[in-house]
Amino acid sequence: MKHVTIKEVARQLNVSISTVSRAFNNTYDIRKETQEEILRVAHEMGYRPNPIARKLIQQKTFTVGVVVPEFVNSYFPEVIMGIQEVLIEKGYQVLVMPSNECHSTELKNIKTLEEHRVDGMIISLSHEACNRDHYRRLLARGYPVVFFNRVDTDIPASRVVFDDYKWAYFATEHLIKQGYRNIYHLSGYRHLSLSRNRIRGFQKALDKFSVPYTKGHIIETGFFMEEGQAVMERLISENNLPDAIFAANDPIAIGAMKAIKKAGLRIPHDVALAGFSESKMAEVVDPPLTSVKQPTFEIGRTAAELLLQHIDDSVVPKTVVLNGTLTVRASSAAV
Amino acid sequence: MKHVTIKEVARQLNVSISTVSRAFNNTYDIRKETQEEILRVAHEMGYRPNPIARKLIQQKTFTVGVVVPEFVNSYFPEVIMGIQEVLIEKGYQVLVMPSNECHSTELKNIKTLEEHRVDGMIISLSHEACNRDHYRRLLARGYPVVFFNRVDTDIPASRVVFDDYKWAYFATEHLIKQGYRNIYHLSGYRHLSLSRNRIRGFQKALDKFSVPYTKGHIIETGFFMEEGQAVMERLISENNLPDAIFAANDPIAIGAMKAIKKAGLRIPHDVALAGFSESKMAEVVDPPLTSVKQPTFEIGRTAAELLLQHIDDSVVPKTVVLNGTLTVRASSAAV
DNA sequence: TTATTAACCGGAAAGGTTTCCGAAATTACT
DNA sequence: AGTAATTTCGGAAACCTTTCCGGTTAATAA
Repeated sequence: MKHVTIKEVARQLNVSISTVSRAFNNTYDIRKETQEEILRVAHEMGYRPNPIARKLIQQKTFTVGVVVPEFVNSYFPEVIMGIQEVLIEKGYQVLVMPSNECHSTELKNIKTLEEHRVDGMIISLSHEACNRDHYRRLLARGYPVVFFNRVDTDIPASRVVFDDYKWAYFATEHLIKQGYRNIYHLSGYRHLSLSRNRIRGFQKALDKFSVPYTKGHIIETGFFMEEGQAVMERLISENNLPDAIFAANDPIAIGAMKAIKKAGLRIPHDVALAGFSESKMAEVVDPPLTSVKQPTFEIGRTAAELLLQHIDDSVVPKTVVLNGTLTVRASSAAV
Repeated sequence: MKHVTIKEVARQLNVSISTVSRAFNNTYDIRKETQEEILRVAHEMGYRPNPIARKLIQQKTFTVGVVVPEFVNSYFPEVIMGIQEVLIEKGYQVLVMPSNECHSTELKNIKTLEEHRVDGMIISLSHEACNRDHYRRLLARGYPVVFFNRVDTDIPASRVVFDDYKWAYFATEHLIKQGYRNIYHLSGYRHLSLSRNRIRGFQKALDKFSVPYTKGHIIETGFFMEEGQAVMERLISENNLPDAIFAANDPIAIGAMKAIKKAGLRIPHDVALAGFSESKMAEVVDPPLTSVKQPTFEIGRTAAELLLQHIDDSVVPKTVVLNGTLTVRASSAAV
């Protein structure tokens, strides 16, 4: 439990602690041989600089905070892997905190991270509507923050997002081209910019091909399977059966799938399905789910790289939008 | 970017910094009114104690490290949620680091965490065989460590594990009782104690019911879908078709399922399936997968609580084994 | 040879807290 | 009243580094 300190190393070698420090920080003003000797002995003694003391003096923590709304869908774990890859590589630590889709715990997390002097934050907003002033204050003070996935376009920060509009359009277009005409959209949390963009893409495709729809064709859900299932069950019980469904993410689509199968209906014969943000699940469900694939890992990587830029030299906020692919599977084949 | 310090608060109020410190630490030797006044003014000034300075002096970081082999299956994210729940509640921070199933990066992570003076660690070993001396040294120095899931019974530390033996037995028994006789086990990484226990449970059930098997009935795989699929494809191409398969986890089982379906075979008619460590996937695949359910969240919670005990007062290592349930679904129905 | 420069190193401050020790002020006790 | 005990607070050390400033020695230039 006892750690050897720089002082002990210095005494052992009969040099000053500043010299030992120089050896470890590889500064110019130390003789090569002294440095090597110090490093050697220090290693023998098992000395390693105390990062906490160093953080205190350097006013830099080499830690970045990540706060995400949830962990149960595979989306966030995947982008976190991407984040970790580049950050750990650069010697940073990654502090992951879940907001559980709750604005107040999100804020609490942010404040904790701030207190702990993290060098920057990577954030995906919780869906709860909230006051974003705190983020603005952070940014105004020059604090490096980058948002991803759940972003607020009113906040002047860097962000990395997916081209939701475009790919929602393509997914819907695909359904239309397969001949479906009565298409519903299960939209996720509607006030999220990501959901709004997917809704816009959905509508655009419908308009483009002159497929009629009403407000009722867009149904708000959460982002979880249970909610997709519940909505679908309601639709079925109301005898209000669509041709096809475009869901805002895969869990929603899979929930709908469960409801459809449970009702004894066939996919895609009775109702076709397309999802979004392809999870591993899409290819294992039956029938396999047509879905838009997001480059989750890449999203994490670029968010991390963007953050590093902000940390190193203060660059102007920029938003990078990433592209995806549409994987067509049996759930949306032409009947 | 500038933070207000205890010194400024002290000067503002014309008291010493020790008094301000006392106010925040709620010690006995401060007058109630002084404390309230200090707290009030400090809050107005936006002062919050610098956790780094406090860590340095207190020799305690209120941080615990978690290192897990991977993030892609849902198992680890789920237990991490459990861990976070109790630890964050207690004011701890959680540093999650992936070892990517690689022993050397695991060791590197451990050392990083150690350097950073985390108050304790929660670890699930990577599958790569490795030298565990470093853990022994840690433990010998009284460092609080608790293992879960992937444990080494030779290391004298607390652990929380699942009763793999028992539930592998039950799963196999279930298959036998359904009338299957030629049962294969896809075992995961074989040298893991968890895998060995599942193998033992598998064999025990076979023995108990006098179902014959050979060494060849137990096939080593990894823990991912692709590996289950590959093995199953091989079995099929070799025309070596089992009645049923008991897989060491769900991804393996689902991989096998993909291979079976791709070959035009039916489940459970041609080959039945049972999995383990129920993931969300088990209920959405088709046919739904019979699987043993582990209380992942609970595993995380108890690991965290155990660790807290070790941190607070040094208690003797204990291992708690958690129970599960067998969820029977269509993939293993009697033909 | 002396002056100038470069290389190398030690001392001490600084970073922001907590905590020990002692002192002053207050209260209680005889 | 005087003394003892208690409450409340300030000063300073400690935690472990990095870094600035200055000084010594050796090397180079004039």
